[in-house]
Amino acid sequence: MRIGELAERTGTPRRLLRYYEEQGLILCARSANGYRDYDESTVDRVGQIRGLLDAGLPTRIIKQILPCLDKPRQIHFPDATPEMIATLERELASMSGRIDCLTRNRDAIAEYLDEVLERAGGSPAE
Amino acid sequence: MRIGELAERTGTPRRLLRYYEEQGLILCARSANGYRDYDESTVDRVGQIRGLLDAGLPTRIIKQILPCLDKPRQIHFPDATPEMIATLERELASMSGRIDCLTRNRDAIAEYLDEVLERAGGSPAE
DNA sequence: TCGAACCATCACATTGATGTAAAGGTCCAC
DNA sequence: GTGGACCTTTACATCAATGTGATGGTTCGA
Repeated sequence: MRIGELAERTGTPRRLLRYYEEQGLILCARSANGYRDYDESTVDRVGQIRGLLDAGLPTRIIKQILPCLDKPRQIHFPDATPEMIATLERELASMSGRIDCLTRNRDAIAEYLDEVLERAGGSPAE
Repeated sequence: MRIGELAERTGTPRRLLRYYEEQGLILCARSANGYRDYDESTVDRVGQIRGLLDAGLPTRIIKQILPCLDKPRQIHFPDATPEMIATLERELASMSGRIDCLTRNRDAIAEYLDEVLERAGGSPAE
C-alpha cells in the first residue's frame, strides 16, 4: 500500500510516516516509480509506535524495543547483545515508574472528580 | 529555602524551577533582596511535576490538574468549573489510555527479557 | 575589601515531534 | 494531452522542555 492509504488507515500524517521511517521505526519497499510501498503489517506497527510515543517514549528508544514486541515473535532473537538487554531492562524500569506515576495521579484525579460530581448531585445530569 | 537548595533536593536544574514558575506550576515568596523563597512543600510538588512531565503530560495540563492532586485536600473546591471538569475527564481518559499502552508494552518487554535471559541460563550469572 | 558562591533577569541555542510549503515527478480519467 | 490527485525530496517553522551564557546584584568569610 502507498503512503496515502497508510496515513488514512492509521490516522497519521504522511509527514510523520516519513519521519518514522527516517528514524528507523518502519521500513518499506519502493515501487518502480519511487513510491513507498508498505506492507500490511505496517498498519499495526504504526499504531504501536504512536501509542508508545504518546506514552512518552522517544523514537530512539522505541526503535530499540520494537523488535522485541513483534507478536508472532521470531524466536531467533536477532541480536540480543548485552547492551541491548541492559537498555531493555532500563526501559522496563522506567516504564514501570511512569506507569506508577500515571496511575497514582489518574486515581487522584478520579477521586477528585468523584467528590466534585457527587456534591453536584449524584446523577450525571446537571 | 532558596532555589539552590530546592534544586539540589529535587535534582532539578534551577533553570527548570524558574521555568515551572513561569508556567504557573509552582509559587514562591521573594526575600527582601529579590531571592526566591520556597516553601517546604514545594519539594514534593516539584517531584510530582517531574513525574507527570516524565509521564508525558504537558505543563499546560499539569497546571490544571495539580490543584486537584493536593493531598490534604482543601475540600472547598477552588473553582470546579464545568470546563475544568471536562478537561479533567478528558485527561483521565487519556491517562488511562497511556497507562494501558505502557502496561501492554512493558509486559511484552518483560516477557521478551524473560525468554532471552532464560535461554542464556536461568541464573543471572553469565 | 576582595573573591567565591549564591542569586537575579534576559536571551539565544538545541532537541524531538510535528506543521507546512516549495518544486517537481507519476498516474489516471476525461 | 491536460488536470487533478497522488507521490517524491528538501527545507524552513513551531512548540515545549531544556541547556547555556551574559551581565549584574547580594552575601559572606578570609
